[in-house]
Amino acid sequence: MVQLVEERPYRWRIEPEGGMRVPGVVFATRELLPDPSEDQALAQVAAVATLRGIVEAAYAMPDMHWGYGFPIGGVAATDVAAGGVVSPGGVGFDISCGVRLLLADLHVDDLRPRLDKLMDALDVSVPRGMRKGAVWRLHSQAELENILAGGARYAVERGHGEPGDLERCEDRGAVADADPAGIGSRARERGLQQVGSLGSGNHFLEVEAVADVYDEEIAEAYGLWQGRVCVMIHTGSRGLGHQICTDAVKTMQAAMTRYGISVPDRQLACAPVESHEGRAYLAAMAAAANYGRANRQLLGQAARQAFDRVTGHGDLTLLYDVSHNLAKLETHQVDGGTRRLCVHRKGATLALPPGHADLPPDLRPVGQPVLVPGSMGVGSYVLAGVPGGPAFASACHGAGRRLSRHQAVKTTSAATLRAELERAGIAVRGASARGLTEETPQAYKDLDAVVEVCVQAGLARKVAKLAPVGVVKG
DNA sequence: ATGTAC
Repeated sequence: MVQLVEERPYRWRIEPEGGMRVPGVVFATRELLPDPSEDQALAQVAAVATLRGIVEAAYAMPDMHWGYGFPIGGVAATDVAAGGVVSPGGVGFDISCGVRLLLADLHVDDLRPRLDKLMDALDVSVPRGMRKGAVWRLHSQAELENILAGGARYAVERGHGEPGDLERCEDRGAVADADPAGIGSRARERGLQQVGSLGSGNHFLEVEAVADVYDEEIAEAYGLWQGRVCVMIHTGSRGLGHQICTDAVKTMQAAMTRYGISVPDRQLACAPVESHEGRAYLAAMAAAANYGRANRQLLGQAARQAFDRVTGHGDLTLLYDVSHNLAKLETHQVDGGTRRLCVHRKGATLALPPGHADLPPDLRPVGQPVLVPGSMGVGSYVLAGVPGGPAFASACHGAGRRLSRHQAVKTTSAATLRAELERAGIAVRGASARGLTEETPQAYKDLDAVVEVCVQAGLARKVAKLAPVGVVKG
């Protein structure tokens, strides 16, 4: 049983004990903490703190909940030079799952009369669900390799977007150190079929409108004016990333004894960053990251075409595209020294502070847009990275699941949910009954409360809230 | 999250 101490408001501590090398630090209010009788996420934070090379603390965001090995909402950094490990469970099965936000040159009042037509167009042009179909049909492994190496940049080179899009993508659309060589044939086969598809679960494409502005200066820099229509796309690397994770976990479980590594949970399988298995995973993960970015690039382009056909405003501007399931090699100050760290963010969004060199020049003065999708019908937040964040420049990634999918379907029905959304003026397209019910907002934490913790804990700044107008679900 | 199962 994990003992939690409230260090100060919005910040809880798990003292190191047993094999823990560092404390656990959880950003939350009492109400947002998981209930240990139903959700093992706090025990998972303590388990992550045992990993070789971990520095500072095993962190958890206020939207944390139980995941595979690591909690979702977890942030853990290991010191590469000190034999620090990389763990596929610290990234998650949906490698490079993330969010892209595009801005239309359109006020929501002017969209309303054509909303149904727009949603019908998106319904047709956004492949999703378990069934086959994707925007881009690949014919060869060579073509897939270009995506794995070039990400959104390759998609844009092939005409699926505008060069300016890349300035607003994390890593400018492509991670440099991707190497498809180590990716298995099964992952490749799955990847061939799904570039430009949404998937299912909590993935979605949502039409939204700016409803509240909290920080005028940053909102202006981001282009978020009251009533502005936006498109938020939440998806990842589909079956390809899933297969790469599955393969790497298996490989590392077999390799750990060779490196003298033992972990309290088999799902925490890991290998030193500087090992054959560690390097191979990071190279394959980077390739999946590029696949995920190309995927969102293609779906953004599909949205542009639908907007163009229906509203004549196809010129959607990309605000930002950022992953919330990724491990990155980054340089941070730890204990007064500069260290090269492998930072795992699983259900945690990168949140670069103002002035950071990785930001495009026009965003550098205000910090990185942090995109936080809420549950269905609740809307989303745009936050901004702040200086001196306490968890390696990370923030929350969403509302955070509170009930399991199984529990969620018992609370309501698809018909009820659909009626509630429509009564609230939100158009819904193409969700399976089961999928829709599993995503009921009752199954999620209170997004406003989660975001407030991020602000109060110094993780990010509130910029604007987006209200949902129409949702396309898998 | 996921051809919801090796």
